[in-house]
Amino acid sequence: MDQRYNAQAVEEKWEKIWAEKDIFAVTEDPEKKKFYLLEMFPYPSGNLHMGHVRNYAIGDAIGRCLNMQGYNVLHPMGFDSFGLPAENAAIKHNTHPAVWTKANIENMITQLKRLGLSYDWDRLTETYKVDYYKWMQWLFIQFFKKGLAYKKENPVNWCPSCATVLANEQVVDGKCERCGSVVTKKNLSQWYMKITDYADRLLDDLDDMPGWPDKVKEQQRNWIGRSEGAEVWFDLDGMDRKINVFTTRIDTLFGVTFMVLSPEHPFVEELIAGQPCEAAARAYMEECKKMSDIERTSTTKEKTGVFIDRYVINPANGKKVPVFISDYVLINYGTGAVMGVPGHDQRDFEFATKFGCDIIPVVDPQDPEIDVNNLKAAFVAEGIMINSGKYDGMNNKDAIEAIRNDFEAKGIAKKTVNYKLRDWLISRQRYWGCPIPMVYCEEHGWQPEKDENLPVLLPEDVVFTGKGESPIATSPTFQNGVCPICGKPARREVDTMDTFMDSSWYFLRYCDPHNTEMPFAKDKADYWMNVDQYIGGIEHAILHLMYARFFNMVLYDLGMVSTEEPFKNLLTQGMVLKDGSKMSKSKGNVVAPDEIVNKYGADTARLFILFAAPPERELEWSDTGVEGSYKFLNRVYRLVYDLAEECRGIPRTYTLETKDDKQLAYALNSAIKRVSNDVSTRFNFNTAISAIMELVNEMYRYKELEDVNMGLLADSTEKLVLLLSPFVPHICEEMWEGLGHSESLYHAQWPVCDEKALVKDSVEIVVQINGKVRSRMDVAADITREEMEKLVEQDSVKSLLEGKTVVKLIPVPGKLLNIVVR
RNA sequence: GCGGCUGUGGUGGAAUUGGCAGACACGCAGGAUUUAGGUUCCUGUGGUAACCCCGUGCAGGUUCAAGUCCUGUCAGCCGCACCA
Repeated sequence: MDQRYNAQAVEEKWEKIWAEKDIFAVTEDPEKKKFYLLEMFPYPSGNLHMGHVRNYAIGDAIGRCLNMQGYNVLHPMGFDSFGLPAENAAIKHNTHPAVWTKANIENMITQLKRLGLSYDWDRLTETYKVDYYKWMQWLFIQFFKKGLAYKKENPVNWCPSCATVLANEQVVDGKCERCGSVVTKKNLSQWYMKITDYADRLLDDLDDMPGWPDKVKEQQRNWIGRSEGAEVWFDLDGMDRKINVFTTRIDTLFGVTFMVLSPEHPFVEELIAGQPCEAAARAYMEECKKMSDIERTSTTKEKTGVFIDRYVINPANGKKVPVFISDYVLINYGTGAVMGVPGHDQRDFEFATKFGCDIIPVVDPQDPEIDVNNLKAAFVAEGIMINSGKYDGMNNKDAIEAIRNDFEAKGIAKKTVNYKLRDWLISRQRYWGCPIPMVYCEEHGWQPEKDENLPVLLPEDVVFTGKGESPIATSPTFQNGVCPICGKPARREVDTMDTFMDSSWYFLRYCDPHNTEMPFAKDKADYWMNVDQYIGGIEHAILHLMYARFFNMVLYDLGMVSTEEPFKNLLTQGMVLKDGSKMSKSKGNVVAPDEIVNKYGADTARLFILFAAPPERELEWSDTGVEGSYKFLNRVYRLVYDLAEECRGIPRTYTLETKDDKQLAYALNSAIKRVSNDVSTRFNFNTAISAIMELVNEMYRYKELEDVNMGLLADSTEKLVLLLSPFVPHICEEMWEGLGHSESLYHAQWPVCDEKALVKDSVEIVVQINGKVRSRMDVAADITREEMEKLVEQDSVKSLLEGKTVVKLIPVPGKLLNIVVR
């Protein structure tokens, strides 16, 4: 231990020793309690940013602490390494995506190691490697065999700039999540995963996941968007045809005064053919097609539409009502047709006002302020049924069930559940992804590759165009497949998979990363799964976290894993901000981790990030704050350096003699208690660190005293180093060695709080009069309520009560005495 | 529009169960050390001249006691949004 703290030298020294001794390696050990700690693996962009450092510093603090507490901690790392940036870089620099990816990963591993993170590097998993994507393909085939992967032609989201399709989840405000281009629609035949089959389970499990933040659960609930209602059939007037609508408000059926079809509704062609409206309707449909989703779904836009010269019969009252087409009705939700109830739906109200349709109120608000026969807006709240035949007088909530049951019995309605969730589109017209292992045979249709033909390797003889079809199609040989059924030539699929497929099961591969026979062995997954603590950014609340749940659920149904939900506890860390906004190149407010590590060392960077804010909250970067963390480490280092020599060889058995001894022992043990609790259960590292700071302050005071108990001081010093080690491991190893230990503190035992040291002989209590602090006094720590009430008779208290009448005494032992006076 | 979160000194934040608001830091001020600056160590630091008093976005309420519970309201952030 040098006299001066040299972060660079200390950190390099210990990283080397950790690597040589391979101290972070773990295996299944049935004797120990396991803990699977997982941080979301990064995309290999080339460099770590502060968000990564925060994510991994949080994980590392938890992992190191639990490890010292005796848990068998699985803490792996990998790279989500397929994806578009590698392909774009390849086009730009005329190289291969693998070259770019590999170089980036190497650099990022160096950076990760430089932060001193406790990963079992032997489990490194990279999704672009053949030994990973082979099993990705194998898993895809299992999904296909179970009927959960299918190919279908559909209008899909197309990003003209990325030249590929996007999943619904990847379209944000009608724009491409990645590049911000306006997304257009295109009819393409694409592969889908049938996530909608799992909608109810994905939804219901959320109620039983206390370890997840409400925010994330709520976002997933909204995204799944389950809504219960009914389908109702309307007869088309004069035609032998019915139109089916979905409604959650069947109670308003008597108030239907028109019907609206989506312009894409399959009946529209037939209904307008030869009608006077045909030209106008076609023009309208053309216009809709041209509009982007953003324009079309703008809620502020005035309602538009065309009457198509047709009528339907309201099954409730036999009334004939007109049929329109309008773009406010979406083809991909419900049935693509809506019954218009202007009295009780605001959108219908606006439409009816514009097109002159009747407004018939059927739910009375029972509110003198609202004139039900002259509504200014749709009334959507609860009320009493009117104008609805035999249902009049009922509460409308009850009417929903009554009307549905009656019409169901007549065969013209049916209880239905609708979801906003769509099937997951996973085809991508790109090269740098996992090839979809399917072939198309003229006779047998789409068939999976035989297991022995896996992996379907990414071809090397391709041209990167960045346009249109998958670059894989430019390979002269790749498409020449063989039908596994008849052995005749079959055309191989040229699209690759969405990279969210890769990240939907990587946590399982970590359990058994070198398996060459299967994706992972069940017994190993059973030992480690599920993930006890998952840590990552909130931006994955819907996409990754729902896909991974779906995937794991299917694997559960296939008997490959034993837990239905993959992530028991989820921690979503806040963003790292600088000058009030997210660090970004365009704003020029980026602080590079390398910069900080080179100037102050990794320990300082880690300490600052953990100390400056609790993990879920946003973290404002502060240069002076970093400086402060560095100063604190120096302060600790000096303290330990000054004491190290004296501490060595001193027995740790001691008795607490003086008031100061007791005060230090109290500071020590309350720090142990608070750090243990804050790190492993609350994840409030900021308060854990402040507890350690208090201990350090107390130790500085204590060591200057005349009468110093060296056994106590040595014990405090040693425990201080252990407590601090999950946050700043390098400097702590150095100090630990300085205290005479030859083994790494990574496997040292976590300090245990001595509750006896926390028991005080006397405590200061507060004397309040009518709730305001008026005096303080020292009393025995184990004082009873009765004894506290007697304190009123003491002179010091009595003097406060002159001229007042005591009404009531509220004693709170150990805390305060409140005297209520008049 | 719907849903979620957040609002505390000059700043980041603390107060775990309703019980002394502002722990711990940053910053600032003063002192000691130093030729000086920096470092280090110590002291002070919500407002107010001040004890009283006032003070956790705002307005009410419950309670002996409210940052914490209830009602209403405002602001900011995030997500969803013509989802029938």
